[in-house]
Amino acid sequence: MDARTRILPSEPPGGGPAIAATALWGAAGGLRMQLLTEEERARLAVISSIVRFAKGEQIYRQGEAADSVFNIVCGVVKSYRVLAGEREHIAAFLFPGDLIGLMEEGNYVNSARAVTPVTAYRIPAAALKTRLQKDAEIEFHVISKVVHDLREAQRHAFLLSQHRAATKLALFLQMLENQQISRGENADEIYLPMRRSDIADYVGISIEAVSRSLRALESDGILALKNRRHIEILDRRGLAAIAMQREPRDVPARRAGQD
Amino acid sequence: MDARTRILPSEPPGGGPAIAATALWGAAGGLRMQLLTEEERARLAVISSIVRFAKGEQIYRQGEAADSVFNIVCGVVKSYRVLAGEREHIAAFLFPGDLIGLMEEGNYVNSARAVTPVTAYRIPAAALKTRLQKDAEIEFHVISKVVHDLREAQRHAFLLSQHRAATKLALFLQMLENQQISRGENADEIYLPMRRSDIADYVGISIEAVSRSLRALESDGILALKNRRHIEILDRRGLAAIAMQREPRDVPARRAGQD
DNA sequence: CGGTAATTTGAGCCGTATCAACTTTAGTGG
DNA sequence: CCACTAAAGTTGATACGGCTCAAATTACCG
Repeated sequence: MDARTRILPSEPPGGGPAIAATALWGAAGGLRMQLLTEEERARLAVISSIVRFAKGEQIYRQGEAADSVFNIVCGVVKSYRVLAGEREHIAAFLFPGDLIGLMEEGNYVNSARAVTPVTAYRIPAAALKTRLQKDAEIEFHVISKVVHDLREAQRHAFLLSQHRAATKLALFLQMLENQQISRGENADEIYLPMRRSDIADYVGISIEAVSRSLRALESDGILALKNRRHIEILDRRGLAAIAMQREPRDVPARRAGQD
Repeated sequence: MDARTRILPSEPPGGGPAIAATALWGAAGGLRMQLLTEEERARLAVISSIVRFAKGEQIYRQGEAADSVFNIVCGVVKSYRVLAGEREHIAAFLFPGDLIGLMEEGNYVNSARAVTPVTAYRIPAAALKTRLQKDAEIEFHVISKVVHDLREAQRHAFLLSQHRAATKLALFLQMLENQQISRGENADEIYLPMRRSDIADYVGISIEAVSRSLRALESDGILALKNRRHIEILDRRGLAAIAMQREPRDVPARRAGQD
């Protein structure tokens, strides 16, 4: 491994793990903030090491002994469960500032794989546990992060409870856009680092339905598919309307002159 | 209201808040354990008060200022979001030992309503925050609980990602049974404190589909619907098979002589 | 022992999964 | 730089499950 570790401009090199989430208490206008102080990051840095994963590389598997938690520095990771019959259910896409390594009784609950090349801090679980039990400050920030992830998981469940493919995709795109914004990235277009099949496995529809629905949204003038990995939202009102749509026959009548 | 507070035998009266979850590290065979020591419960007791809610009573509403977190002592609560058009999405059913009051930037994320009569500890959020920031021990247990809830939310999302109504119901019943067992309750029959419409709103199908699928499972000899609120599982293997079923056309062939 | 809410049952339609063929993209080596 | 190949994505046809609407039935509360 090369000794030189290139980190994003927003990530001061050598600063140690960084955890980002929206606050529990103070209002920050929906922005994710850096939860750890420089000092806290330094305290975590002494027990962690930098690791890299190639695109598509497995990070850990469900059921394995969970010896580490990872803090993503750059790149995108998917957390998923393997189903009978080679398809999978994706529980979450994880981005810089996120923690991965959800465990239960000492074992990983999900599998994790790098969707893009990934750089991360690897934090041994035992050392982290010791650290947490002594350090109420960091611990409080970790609670904030886990609560943030809980809200995200509930939003994912809500997305999956929708029935129409276009509605699910609209919600998915809104989630991605909001996350991009809250990470302070450019929001002119939505970046889709994952494959269509990953999107399908996250929103709970077939690959074909993903393709068809995206095309339909494009021909309705709501999106522009610039290329496979980049989408521009042309009509945010229209996208929001589709995201709030319930069953087909519920909507058509009633509210007049809203379109 | 009667001044006498009847509490379940497993809950020592006046012991203070009690939080239950499966462990992150040590293996406990899937059993939920009491996370707080007597001393920790006492420390929380000084900042909390007992409250009661009637069946169907609203506990809080999404968007309201989140001034309290609740710890259920007995009864069942549903956490939900209201959708356009009077139906709702249920994010979770909560039982004794659970915490409710998920917040974001100072406001409740979901609404909460008592499904049965409920007794709970009400813990002011500000006091809890202060307590947590000083008390690394309790804080660690709260992390364990929130992580537990995160896993539950992911399981819910997985359930919702399934397409067949019978599969969703089978997973739902398995979840309820496992939770009953891990709470140490009788597992001969599954107790359904909620209405059919609540089940529908939790598993993401119509009320009619809930009814039909339960009846179908009954006529297949997998369940016995003893009455509206009690179900007995007659064939756990069969239920598990349905819970693992993917799309209809994936399964029919292959494995012979399994029925 | 009504009155009403909750649940069950029936009929028809619509959207999505599946299967299958085709097009485009990206990656590889000459 | 381009040809070649495999992977990824798109498009079309059909079948089936669940949703909606509608009505009957059952349980619950006073």
